[in-house]
Amino acid sequence: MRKTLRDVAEKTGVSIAVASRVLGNYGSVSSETRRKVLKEAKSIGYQPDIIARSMKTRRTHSLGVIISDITTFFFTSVVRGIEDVTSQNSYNVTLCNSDEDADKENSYLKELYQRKIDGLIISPTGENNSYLKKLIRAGLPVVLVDRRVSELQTTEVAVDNETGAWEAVKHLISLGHRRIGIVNGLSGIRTNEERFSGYKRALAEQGIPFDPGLVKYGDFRMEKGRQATQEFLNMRDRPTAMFVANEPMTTGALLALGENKTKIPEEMAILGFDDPVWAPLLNPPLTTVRQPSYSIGTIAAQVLLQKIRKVGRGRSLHEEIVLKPKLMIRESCGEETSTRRTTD
Amino acid sequence: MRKTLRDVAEKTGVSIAVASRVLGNYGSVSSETRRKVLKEAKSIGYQPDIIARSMKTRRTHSLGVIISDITTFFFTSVVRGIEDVTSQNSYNVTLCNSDEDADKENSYLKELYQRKIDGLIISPTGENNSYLKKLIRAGLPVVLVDRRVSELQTTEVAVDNETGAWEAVKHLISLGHRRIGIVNGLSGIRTNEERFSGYKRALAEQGIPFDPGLVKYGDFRMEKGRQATQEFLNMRDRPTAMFVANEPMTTGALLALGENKTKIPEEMAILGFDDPVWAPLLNPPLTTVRQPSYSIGTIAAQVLLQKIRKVGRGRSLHEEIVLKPKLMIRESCGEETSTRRTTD
DNA sequence: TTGTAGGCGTTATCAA
DNA sequence: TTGATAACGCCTACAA
Repeated sequence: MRKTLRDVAEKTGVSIAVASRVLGNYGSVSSETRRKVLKEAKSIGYQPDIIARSMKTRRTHSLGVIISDITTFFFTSVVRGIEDVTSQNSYNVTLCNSDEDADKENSYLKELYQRKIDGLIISPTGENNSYLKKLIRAGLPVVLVDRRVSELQTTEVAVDNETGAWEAVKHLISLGHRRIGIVNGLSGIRTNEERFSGYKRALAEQGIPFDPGLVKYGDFRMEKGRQATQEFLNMRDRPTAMFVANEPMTTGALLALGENKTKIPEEMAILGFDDPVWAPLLNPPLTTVRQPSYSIGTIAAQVLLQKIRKVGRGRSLHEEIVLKPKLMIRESCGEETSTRRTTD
Repeated sequence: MRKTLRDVAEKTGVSIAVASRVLGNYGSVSSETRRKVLKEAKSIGYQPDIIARSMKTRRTHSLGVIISDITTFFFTSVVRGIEDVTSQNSYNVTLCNSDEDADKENSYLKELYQRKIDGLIISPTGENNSYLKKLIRAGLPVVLVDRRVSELQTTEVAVDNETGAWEAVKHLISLGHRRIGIVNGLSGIRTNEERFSGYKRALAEQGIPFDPGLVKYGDFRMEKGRQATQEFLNMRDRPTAMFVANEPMTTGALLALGENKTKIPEEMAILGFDDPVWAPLLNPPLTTVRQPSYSIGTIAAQVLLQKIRKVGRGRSLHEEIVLKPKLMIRESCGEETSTRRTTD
């Protein structure tokens, strides 16, 4: 049988209120009774019932985390960051995978809200934010990670995607590439639009005309990366380099390149967004745009805990925390000195 | 303001009890009142308070998951499997990383228990199981993943590690390798001992004497894999092949091999336990022992849900579910036909 | 310093 | 079919 405060109180011969005070460490009790209660609690193995406590205090000390898929390098690492800071602050984390599905997202949202989480970290799918918006307005502390949604009045933590992509493509151009393909992620998601726009800006600045034939629309998943790459390879006038908008699609692209025995970077240069541990292991090592994913997690969690502490006082405001991505130049895009064949 | 049952009841003009029945979908109510209550509940946006419900029903519909580190390919994939089945059954998952630290594990255990989780999936650290044992005896439904602990009276889901390692090393031997190094994981953990024993059995069966100089003791983490590999490379009489007991250490090993520009497999063959997505992307593609990690997760979750449903009736028994690992032969160990230099 | 008692939002028993 | 009412375990005025 589970022990309750009542058990402790009875055994010690005091009231429940007194027992509650010493175990909850508040109010005033004589040091003598305190000692006795503590001793008895320990001896019968009393453990507070957090559910019952939450009922009274209206705080659960638990947070919801909704991401698209824990299976991708980026989110794994974000979640690890979150968990590290929450565990230090004795909050715990309920993990949910939305798979980019707005319905799934909404049903998790509802579930978490009913469970009275104290706060939420989410990488929203982007379609149909109305429920999320409602929760924010209702006062639920929320932090967005990876994806900005400007109409949401809350804090977002993400990398400067536009600059990241821009630097990447500029790098490609500096190595002599002119026909540069892009494998986009899910359109409609700001993160992706930003990366796309960085790509276009880099081209424009270098006077390279934008060619719609060089853009493939993916979905952030591996399979689409593979397909898109296969399509590039099948073109009569194929790109000499490709920029891929995230890690799973980059994996797919590399798979396709491997299947076609395409030489990297001679026959196709490749640069991926996200820098998984295995990037340096490839041959040639993969050039990438690194996001400080672990930090995105820790920062998001810290910010969320702050918001939770001052909940009630003041409206939630739109606020952006933007981190810098870093171009990790390795060898998958070719050498500075190499000359590129041009097609005209 | 949050709406409660009471609000619904008042607005509808019925008692709380009736409202509870229709919203909780039990007991009997006339279809007329049911309709009215439902309508009213919807119109004011009533959502049940799961905390309050748990308080009464003594079930939280939430599960704890404790693994060493979500950041490793194996556990990421296990967790994804778990989450997929739990979400279908409207259970949710609290994720905890123990980092192989028994204290951290125990404090999570305590925390989860206080939160009254309905069940637990854990990959235990191995030292100091007494608290976990106590929880199992107290009736908490528990399923062990990846790691067997025979003295715990509960279900375990894991791969046949001994056979996996045995096949791996046999493969190495069949390719002509005689000096085969091993990078072990944390000693004391059954999973690791099993892999080690498979290694030794393969050697013994082929009449190759066991050489303690060829075994390195790691900790399942990347850095130790790198160190161990460096040490192998520094030996005057270095192994021609190495078997690495998990994915992060394999990553470390590959890093070290890369830093030393060691040719794979000519100068060093390598075979790793765990088959991350990127294994086929390497050059040469990495030969591995694949564990059905996603299935380990789904099975563990299914078994746990079953146990939860029949909690109370019957003691928890020790039960093992063992899955088959699969040798994924690629090219990092050399060719069938190659001859190996021997050192004697 | 201590104890009494009400309430958090549900569920569930028992009469009506 | 309905409605009071008592829990669930804890916190917290308020009174003693």
